[in-house]
Amino acid sequence: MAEEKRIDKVLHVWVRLIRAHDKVVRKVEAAVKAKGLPPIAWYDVLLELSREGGRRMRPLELEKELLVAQYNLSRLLDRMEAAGLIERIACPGDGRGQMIQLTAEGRAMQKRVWPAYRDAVEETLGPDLPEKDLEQLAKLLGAIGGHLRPNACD
Amino acid sequence: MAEEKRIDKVLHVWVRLIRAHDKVVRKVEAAVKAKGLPPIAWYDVLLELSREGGRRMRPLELEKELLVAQYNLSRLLDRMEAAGLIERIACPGDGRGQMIQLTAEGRAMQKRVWPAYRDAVEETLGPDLPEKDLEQLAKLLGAIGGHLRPNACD
DNA sequence: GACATATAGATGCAACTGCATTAATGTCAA
DNA sequence: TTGACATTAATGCAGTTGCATCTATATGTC
Repeated sequence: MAEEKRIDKVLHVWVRLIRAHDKVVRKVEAAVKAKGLPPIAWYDVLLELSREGGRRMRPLELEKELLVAQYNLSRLLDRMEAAGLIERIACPGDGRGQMIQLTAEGRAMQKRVWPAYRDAVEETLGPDLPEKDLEQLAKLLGAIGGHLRPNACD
Repeated sequence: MAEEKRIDKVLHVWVRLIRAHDKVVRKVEAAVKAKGLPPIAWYDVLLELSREGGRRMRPLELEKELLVAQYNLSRLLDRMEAAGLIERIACPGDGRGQMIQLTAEGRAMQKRVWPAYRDAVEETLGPDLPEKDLEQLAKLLGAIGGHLRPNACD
């Protein structure tokens, strides 16, 4: 049996990373959507704004935390504002800026999405891997993506 | 130090899978685009059509191999046809169907994209992981995504 | 103050995705 | 043959992304 070259191993990881991501994200998105809840990207914003007692945040802060491009965030906030989940407030001391704040509805939505989201991830990712492999996988993926603070809960 | 629960480990993997995927795909797409070459999704089609001596394929076949939705493939083929990379040929024996075939330009493009693509993946994914970890990672990701035939080359 | 420059955020445009539906053809049973 | 049903592919529409550009405000320099 031929020796597999390093480049082939790298490509192997590439292909499987794409496939695994595709499958997992699709399943989680579908599960959340099936309950009539908004997409993951919306949840990420809700979650970020819920941290530390729901303080106001500048779009720039959100951008950095969520790794979303400025123009995408701008329009995501448009849609979330239209849906009544967040408010844009003029930024005191900087006429260019704004503060983003959850509405009561937004806070409620975050609490409502969280269990659906958590369960979907658990059911999608949980069954395939024993606990030992989960740790190992997190470590290896971390080596690729760089380390970040863990996902938070309610 | 508190014991980390299984659910937290699962969420940990979820977050890192998303981050790692995001980083790697962005870098590879950017590298390929920087050379004026078409996106990865286009390359996947070119590659699939290049296999086995560039035989014609039905959109349905492509759909299954590439895991692309029917309506997305239909329009991707529109764009690739407009770009002169593929041809749609009426399907003998099935008036509903069609055969997709690479043009000479499409074949040339596949050969031109491949090295850029391979190098980009290598440079993005290679440096972070020793060979031993590559094998382990491929195995773990395979457990999530299901196994598939490896990515091919020129 | 007047100017150049930097920063925060929005927007026009094209590509792409998902969803629902449609049009055209094929298949099969009566 | 005909009519019900299945299959192949396209399409209208809305949401989302990337890119380039634009507007408005801030900041620093003279």
